[in-house]
Amino acid sequence: MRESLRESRKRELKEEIFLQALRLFKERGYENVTVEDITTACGIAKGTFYNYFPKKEHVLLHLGQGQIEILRESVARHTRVRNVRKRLKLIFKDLLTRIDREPDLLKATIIEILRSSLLVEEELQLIAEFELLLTPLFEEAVAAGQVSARWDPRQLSSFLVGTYYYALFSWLANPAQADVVALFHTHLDMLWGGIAAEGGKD
Amino acid sequence: MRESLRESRKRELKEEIFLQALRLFKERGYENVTVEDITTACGIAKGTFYNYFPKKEHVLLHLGQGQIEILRESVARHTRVRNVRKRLKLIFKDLLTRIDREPDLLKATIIEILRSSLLVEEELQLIAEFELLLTPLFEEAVAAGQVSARWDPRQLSSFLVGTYYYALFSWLANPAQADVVALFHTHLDMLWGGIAAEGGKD
DNA sequence: TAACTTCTGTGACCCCGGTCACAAAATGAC
DNA sequence: GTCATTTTGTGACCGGGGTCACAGAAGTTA
Repeated sequence: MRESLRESRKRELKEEIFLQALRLFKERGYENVTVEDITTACGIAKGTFYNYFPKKEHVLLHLGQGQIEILRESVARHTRVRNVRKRLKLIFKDLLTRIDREPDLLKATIIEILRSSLLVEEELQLIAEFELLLTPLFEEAVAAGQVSARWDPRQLSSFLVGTYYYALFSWLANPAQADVVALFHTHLDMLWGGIAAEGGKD
Repeated sequence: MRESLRESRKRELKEEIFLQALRLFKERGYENVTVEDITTACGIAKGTFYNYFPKKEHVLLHLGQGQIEILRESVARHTRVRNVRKRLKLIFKDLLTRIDREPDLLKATIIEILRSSLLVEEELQLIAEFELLLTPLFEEAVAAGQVSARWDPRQLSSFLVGTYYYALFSWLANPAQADVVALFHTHLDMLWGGIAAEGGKD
């Protein structure tokens, strides 16, 4: 069943809007680009934008969706690394190093991902998808005796995703710090080994 | 030096705007209340609002500022608890139980706190203040041998604040879960003791 | 090709956050 | 008190996100 003219145009136009929007966001910053700027750059009318993205911010969520794909591939690629802690470091390195050097765009994206997770009930729940993809890793780690059976793998996965976003967040809030990958590794080490002193009574 | 008529009115009017705004936000939700609704409720003109709050969202940040005061008091009140981990649990219980049951308002507030931390460079940095208030606790804990000297107290404080926000965030995103205090305690325990299995090789 | 249905494009329009030039009120000097 | 100065209040106005009734193109049927 071939793709009809309509269907192909639909895909292509959405992609075109997305690319033009990203280009403009990078050039001028998310807040300084109007929807009309985007549509003018595409040679279409303003209303058409809303046939493809329900809100301006959905361009950013679409961008975030791309990270989910990277995560999925990365999870699949590293299954042979038996040590789950090391595997997680490899996976998150994949995610974090692919972040291009557009901190302002990244800031706006993170804000929108967080906002949609809190305020929107719909299906586009990036964070939830993220957690779901990592849960099996923790199930495996618990089964292999690498991680304490004391905690629910879903909770572990959730906390790790929180740690990931927090590392990203801290780095964006204060880019003078060490690079993101190092920051995330530090946080992961804190979490893995615990922060209590050896032999501390509590 | 007595407070002039001007100064007292200024304080009172700001408080009035704040209270009316909160009342309306609780009734109808942040997004469904316009600045004009607020000023009408106060019997003033729209423009006057902006003499007291630079943006609509600053009402929420003002609300967040209240939490900083609670934190400050709570930190002072619990200094006699020598075990820092227990002390942290007491402090965060103070913070979390005082959250009134207005999840939608709280969601909007969290979003604005996060957004301002990322996007605004100005002084009103709630999260940074938060971290600053907790850093001495970790310095004390390291000095007392309760926490490993391996990590910088500022980094520990920062990570803990991240953990606090993430617990709040998870709970708001999925209120069906256990209550916030329990969730935060679980996360704090994960962080404190580490998630690695006892005797795990890594 | 004509007639009809369904999907896509359009831009005038509405709404609301935020601004600004000006008006009114408070303060201070005399 | 009067006048000059400073602070605060005002609402018309602007810009941009988002909507919607309609126009026109694509697809379908005969």
